[in-house]
Amino acid sequence: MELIGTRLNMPELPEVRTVAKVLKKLANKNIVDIKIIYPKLINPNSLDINLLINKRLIDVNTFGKYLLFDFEEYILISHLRMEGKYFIKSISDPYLKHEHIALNFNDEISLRYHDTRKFGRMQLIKKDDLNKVTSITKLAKEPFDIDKETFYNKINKKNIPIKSILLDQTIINGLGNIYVNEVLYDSKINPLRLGKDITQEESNRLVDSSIKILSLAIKEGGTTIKSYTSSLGVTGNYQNHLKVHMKDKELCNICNNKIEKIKIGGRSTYYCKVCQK
DNA sequence: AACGAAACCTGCGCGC
DNA sequence: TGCGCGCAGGTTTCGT
Repeated sequence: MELIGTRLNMPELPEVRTVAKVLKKLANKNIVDIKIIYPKLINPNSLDINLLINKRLIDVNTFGKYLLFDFEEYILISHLRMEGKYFIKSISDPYLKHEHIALNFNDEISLRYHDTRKFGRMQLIKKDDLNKVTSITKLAKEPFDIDKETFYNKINKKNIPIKSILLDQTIINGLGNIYVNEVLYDSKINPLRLGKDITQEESNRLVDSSIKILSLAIKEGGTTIKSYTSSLGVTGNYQNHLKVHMKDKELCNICNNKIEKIKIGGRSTYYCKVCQK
């Protein structure tokens, strides 16, 4: 059968939305069997994943970088972390080296969870308990829904670089390293600036840029950076819109000075020293 | 409470 | 060619 996969790398909000869009095609199918090859991917607090057998997939939604599989009275929470991917295959298809979990549906459909680095996590909960799961409840709103005053009040107390603050999902939900680099460039703010030194006006700009960049990235189906030889799978196009991420030593589109690469909080940070004040 | 660093994993590209 | 090192888009946990 045709293999539909998500070969988007290191998913941030736009990539997770793109994955969910594909997975929604499985709605109304029932789970008939489950194979867990690498159990450490299941959160220790999770209910037994096998409770999903004979349950029907209602829908697949997202919140920030989380996928939420809606199964009648249960929700399967899935975070892809760095390299998690889903492939829709046939039950008879052989397992690839890094396929660690299979959710088998009727019509011979096998949803394979593939994760090279095994950083991803899944947790099954009762739908009624969603408001008790701190990994979800502690998250801030997504940029589209954020209250600018609340956002400013959070960053304005912090004594760490704005780059690190924007990666904190309890402050703004959905940005990862790629999009934070792009948002700071679009906002013309130096990533090293401390949160407490960011003005309300600059803080507003960060929210506006986040919405602008994520919206376009969603429209483009996310960012695909690594090149895969496989013809299988879904890839995004936002990499064609990147202005600074991975552009070390290339020239800034605006001022023609060299983009620099530095480390902030251990993460690669690309920026234009001239444009970003 | 706030912050930094380490831990969790594998594969790839680079320099020697 | 082979080896060792650094690097990768995330989050949690631990120590100060």
